[in-house]
Amino acid sequence: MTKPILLDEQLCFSIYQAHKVFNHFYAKALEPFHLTYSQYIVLLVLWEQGSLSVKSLGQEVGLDSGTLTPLLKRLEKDGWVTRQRSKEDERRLDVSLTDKAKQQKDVIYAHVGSCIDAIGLSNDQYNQVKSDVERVQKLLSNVPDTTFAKN
Amino acid sequence: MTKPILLDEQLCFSIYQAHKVFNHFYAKALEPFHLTYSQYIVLLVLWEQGSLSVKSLGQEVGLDSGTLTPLLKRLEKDGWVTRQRSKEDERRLDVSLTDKAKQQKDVIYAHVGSCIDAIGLSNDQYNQVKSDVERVQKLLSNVPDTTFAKN
DNA sequence: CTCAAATTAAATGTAAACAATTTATTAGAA
DNA sequence: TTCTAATAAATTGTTTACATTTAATTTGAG
Repeated sequence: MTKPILLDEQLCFSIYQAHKVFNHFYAKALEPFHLTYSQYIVLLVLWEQGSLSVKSLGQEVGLDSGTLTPLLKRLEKDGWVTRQRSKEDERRLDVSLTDKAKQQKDVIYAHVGSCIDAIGLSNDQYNQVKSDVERVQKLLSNVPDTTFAKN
Repeated sequence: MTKPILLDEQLCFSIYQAHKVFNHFYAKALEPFHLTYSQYIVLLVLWEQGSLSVKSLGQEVGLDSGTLTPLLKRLEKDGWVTRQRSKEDERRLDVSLTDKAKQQKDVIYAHVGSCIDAIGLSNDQYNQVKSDVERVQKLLSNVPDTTFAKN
């Protein structure tokens, strides 16, 4: 059966809306630290993995240099990261956390964690939705380009 | 139990990624018509409901005039909609479909529909994910602002 | 070794999204 | 009736996102 065309019945719209509500949620949660959601996930990766090149960082978060370069410049301006050319390969730019970022890690983790707990999702629900969404995402990624040819 | 802080284990990130893949999917599907996803959902609402004010349109799609005004100007420039002040209330701007938009409706429905079918989601899966995502979205919307206070 | 191909980041241009402010119009209380 | 409130859209400014192009550096084939 063909999928519905009514806006309210479309999965893409649910995900689009959920993304926006999540963005708003994180905007609120990160307000005390003057961080956006995108900036936060970049910091998350650096907290997890240490210094990375723009390229590697981009692979982790799914963003290219067109998005990351200005974002990282803002993070640098606000004292969260440093950016410097790699000695081994001058094409690379190494992004590292500042002391401020390292020190704030636990505070931010704790605050964001408590906000997430307040959503009121059980662990089972949380994991259920997450795996469902990931299945959709994988299916979407695998749709071949030939699908879109118009006859 | 506290929700995970590892990026890969976070629901927000799954939804963020799924949103981006959906955007790319619709960019491809709508390429023949030179429409973006946001423009498409605006047309969907107008196809469903006929002429609407910017305000009403915004309530349907969850966008404000700051986003809609330039988007609608582009749709007008490309010949999809007309924009004119309401006679009854000069504050309102009525957005209506052009003949071109009305004529293209079925072609666009058919093409997008066939692309969606190609994703390979069963109806059960589709509805399952959709209702899960909507539950999360509702829970997120209901998180009170006091949650975000930092002590 | 040399130079074309590949790689990396930055730059450019377009579109979205949203908060906050501004402008114009309308409605409603005094 | 008047003039303040509220409403609607547009404007301004910031950030994100991505495609495409550009610039610098490195690699590797010959």
